[in-house]
Amino acid sequence: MQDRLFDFISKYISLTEDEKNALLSLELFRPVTKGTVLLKEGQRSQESYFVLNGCIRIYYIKDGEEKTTAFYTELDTLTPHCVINNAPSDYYISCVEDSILLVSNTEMSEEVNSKFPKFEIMCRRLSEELLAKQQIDFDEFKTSSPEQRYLNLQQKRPDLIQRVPQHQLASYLGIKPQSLSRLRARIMEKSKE
Amino acid sequence: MQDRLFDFISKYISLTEDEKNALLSLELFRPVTKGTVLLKEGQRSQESYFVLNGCIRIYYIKDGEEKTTAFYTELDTLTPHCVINNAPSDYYISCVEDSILLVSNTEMSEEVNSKFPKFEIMCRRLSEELLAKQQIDFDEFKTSSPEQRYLNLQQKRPDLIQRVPQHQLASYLGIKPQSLSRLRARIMEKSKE
DNA sequence: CTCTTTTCTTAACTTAGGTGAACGAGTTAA
DNA sequence: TTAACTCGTTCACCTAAGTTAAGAAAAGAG
Repeated sequence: MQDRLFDFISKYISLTEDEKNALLSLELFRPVTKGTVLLKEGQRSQESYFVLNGCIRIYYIKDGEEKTTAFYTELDTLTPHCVINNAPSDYYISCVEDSILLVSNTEMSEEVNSKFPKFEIMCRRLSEELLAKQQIDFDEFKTSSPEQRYLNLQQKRPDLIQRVPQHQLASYLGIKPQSLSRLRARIMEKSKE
Repeated sequence: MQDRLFDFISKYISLTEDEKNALLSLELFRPVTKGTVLLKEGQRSQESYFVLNGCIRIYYIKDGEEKTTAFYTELDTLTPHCVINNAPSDYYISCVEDSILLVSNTEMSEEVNSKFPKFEIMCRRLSEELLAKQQIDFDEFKTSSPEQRYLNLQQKRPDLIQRVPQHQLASYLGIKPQSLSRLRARIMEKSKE
């Protein structure tokens, strides 16, 4: 499980054994069970998450309804908005499956960053990369119909469709669960021809 | 105009006069006229932009149609996806108005970052902040109807509605120009009552 | 295992965005 | 000045998503 972490880091910077050990002594591996709520609306958290295994999601409660807007799976990084802004959270984070997370808090990160400037570089590159990737995702969302978004998801993250409840997937695609059902039926119908 | 830049930077780090001068000697202020295309689909650019004045936009050409997905105005930063990934661009960037941009290339940035570690920190913080902010925007988009998105835009960036052509605004809101016209008429009708 | 709750699907009806076409206003070019 | 083009709007019609409701299937609790 640690190898998974170091493999990931090696895409951005190279680490010495000392640096690896320093990391291991600092960071915290946390196993969490399905349904665990990691962050609630209104809370001021300092925690960032790196998913080693499993799946977590962001959701809002708007007009009394859950609106899931993001899923994070293996090797995904999530630093909540409230951590960056040091403000109460607008959303919830919870576990879709039993998962193993790497949890770091702001204090810890700042300490590591100042001790090892390399990490600062990694964090910058990672953030820049995630920003650019998210921009592309957002653009695709804006320029596609719900049906195109679903077909796109089938291509890019086919696992999500299997492992995640349909009603959460629906709001992730920007539609209602009933519309997702209908849309799927429509696609099945077409492919039969 | 330089003050505008240093005021912005001061939100993230503090600079000495020497550092300011080093920046000024390196960076390039570039005035651009309305309609100038800064990046084309397929190109591999190394340039990032900081908008000192004016407005630039990202658009795709999909099925022969322009699809505008983002606007960048005063104090906004744009590092194109192709710069991060060192791959051909999927989209175009052009100037909506006569603008003054600060242009930096990757080589230049890396040099400054390695000479002044402070910049590395600034870039990380800025990227993290932009990532979190964009996440919120994306979430709002997903959980809103076109009409709600328009009303939301009226609140948050009222200037955009004035300074940008309606058909560009429409695709920015994820709809067709005709629908935006109708939607605006509908809102006017409601507010009359 | 049964009871309850959640999840998913289907159906009928409503609503709003997509489509194709037409028109007037404003701009540019010849 | 006229012709061509762009832009924004309106209209009629089509299509797909929203809404409300009901029922079946699956998951969870006791």
